[in-house]
Amino acid sequence: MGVTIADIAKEAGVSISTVSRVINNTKPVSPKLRERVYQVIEKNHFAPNTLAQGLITKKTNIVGVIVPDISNAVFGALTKGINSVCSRKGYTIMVCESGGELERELSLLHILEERQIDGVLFAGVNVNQKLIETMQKKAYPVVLVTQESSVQGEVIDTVTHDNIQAIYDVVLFLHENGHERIAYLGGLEYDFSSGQKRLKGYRKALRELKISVPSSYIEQVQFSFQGGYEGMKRIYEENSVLPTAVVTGSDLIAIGAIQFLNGQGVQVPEEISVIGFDDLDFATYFRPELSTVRIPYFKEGEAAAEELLKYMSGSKPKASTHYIPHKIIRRGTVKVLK
Amino acid sequence: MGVTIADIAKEAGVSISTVSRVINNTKPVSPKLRERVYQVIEKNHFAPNTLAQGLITKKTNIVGVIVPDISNAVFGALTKGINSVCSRKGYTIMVCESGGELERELSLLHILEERQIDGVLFAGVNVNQKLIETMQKKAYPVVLVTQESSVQGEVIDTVTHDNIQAIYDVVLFLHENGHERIAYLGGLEYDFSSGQKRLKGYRKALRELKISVPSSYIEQVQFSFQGGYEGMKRIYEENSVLPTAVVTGSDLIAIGAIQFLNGQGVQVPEEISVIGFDDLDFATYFRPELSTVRIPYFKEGEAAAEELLKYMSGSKPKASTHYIPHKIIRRGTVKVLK
DNA sequence: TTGTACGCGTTATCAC
DNA sequence: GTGATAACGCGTACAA
Repeated sequence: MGVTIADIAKEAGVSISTVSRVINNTKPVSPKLRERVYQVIEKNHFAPNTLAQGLITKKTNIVGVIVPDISNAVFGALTKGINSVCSRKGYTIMVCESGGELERELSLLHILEERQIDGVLFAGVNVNQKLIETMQKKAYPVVLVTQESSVQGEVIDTVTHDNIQAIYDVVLFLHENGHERIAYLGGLEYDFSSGQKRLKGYRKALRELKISVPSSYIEQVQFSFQGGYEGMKRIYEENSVLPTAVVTGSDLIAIGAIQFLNGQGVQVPEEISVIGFDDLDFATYFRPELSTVRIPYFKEGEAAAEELLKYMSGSKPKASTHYIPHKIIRRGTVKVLK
Repeated sequence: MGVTIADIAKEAGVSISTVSRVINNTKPVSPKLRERVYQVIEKNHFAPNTLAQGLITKKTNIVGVIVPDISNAVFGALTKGINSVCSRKGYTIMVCESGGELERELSLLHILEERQIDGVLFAGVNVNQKLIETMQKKAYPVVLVTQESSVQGEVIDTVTHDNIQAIYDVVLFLHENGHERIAYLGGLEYDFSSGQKRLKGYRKALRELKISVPSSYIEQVQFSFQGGYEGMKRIYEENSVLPTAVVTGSDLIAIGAIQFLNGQGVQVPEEISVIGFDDLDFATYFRPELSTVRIPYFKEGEAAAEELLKYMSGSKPKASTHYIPHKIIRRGTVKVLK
């Protein structure tokens, strides 16, 4: 094992440069030599050592991907989209899991640097000043995906969706459908894009609609079924006047909330409407089917990868934020009030 | 950018060997020098080039992971488990998606070889002779995970669950609960472990129980909600005497089947019992909750990674198959007949 | 069109 | 305990 370019060269009776040339067809090689070299390569199952190549070319064709949770459906779709364009363009992805912890994120950024990867797609839960500075010191370009930086200004290239606008749109949508008492059941403050920003969109919409709600209409929970269940429980128990609609921060939260309500004998959407966020596959597996706002994570992954690749191929674009359009999907869990 | 070990050496006023030694602490270095070198490393944010390291040590600390579908929940959990032990032991994973296509699988095996990865965890959909031969020619060890080889004999190290036994157990479980007319709604034949073997377990159980069913009780479909829906539709339409229970090949198939039945006004489990496979998170999000057989994919990923790491550290174990225990989970979709 | 020789950044072997 | 120096496998000026 470990047949090298030199072995091939010797066996084919040519120089190593010639072998190199047929491998990368970087310079013309006569047909006969080319053919002879190919023969020997095939015969020996020769595979060029990309480490050695990378050492010289300063290019590994590896893209790092950092996500909080590998098994989360959102990041699954995102990673699939990323890999879709990366693999098509000859890149392999290196997937890392941060658990959403700052320390781990910093550490991974460092590990990927050591590995000489060509670029990083980073889904950071809270991209603060420290993280930004760290990334800017790195030799590789980074584009944020699905999450935005919590630092003021467009400090880093980003491909995501507009969390504020999305929830804003949802509230307006509910309002247009006759709802006034609208509660919010979203993610934790710690998650900048998916927690803070969505809540911001909710508040903004209510403000513009001149609707005011008790603080007990707002719950921030884990992005999970359990979180939705418990958050809904609290809203239910702490309010004598229940909301007619609940905006949630994810489909999982929505399902959990509905489950709690059903357990209390509260009908969805007859008595309370619930709307999700993400539009994961399973949103249509329930009855009634879940109304939600669709975030095209696969597309987002593709777009982010393309952005990064463009970035890597020299044309360093100024840091800007690209929003992939979302869409409200009306299904069965939102009732029209007159 | 691109500060090297030589830069550090010069600035610290030592030789590059000394720098190398403090980095890997492979040989004693006097405290003062060690400290001085650390200072310079910190100051310059030096990160050793792993390509150069790998070129010499013949070790990249990278583990390749090949799965059919990145965004599939099963492979998400599996990958998470794999990454869990890999990252703990200093390995980074390179995730590749094969789409379940043989050609792509072969190609990925080759790409990973070029990248000098230290080992591969392979979830192949149908690991045939050709694949086996290819893997045996590679310089790195491979362990099959979640899927078994379709070649006779234990030709390659494997960590998975016992698909035959699991479905066998399910049929017996249903039988113990009073069911006799048991249908099968599983995956396609093409998928060796999850398609063929599960069907085999079903047939084996029926044989031993001396139960015979019409061929219209057996449907092989895509591993999806849609597949389950349509397969159930066919079973429903093609049989005047319906089964009292349906064994399925996945939770998704089960949910699809239940959805179809509910649409026809058939109650689950009152009229027909349905049991899933996998025990994905969402199995408990439905009402009634889905009865199923739990396959601990996260654990399986961990076990496979540990097996591979052991393999890589020299002790080449003879090719054997390790089964992670499954467990039948009784919830709400299986009725007890007397 | 082809071959020679150097260098990529690191580890390992060998002297000191 | 420390420092030269030869690999590792490849790409690429440069020479032929």
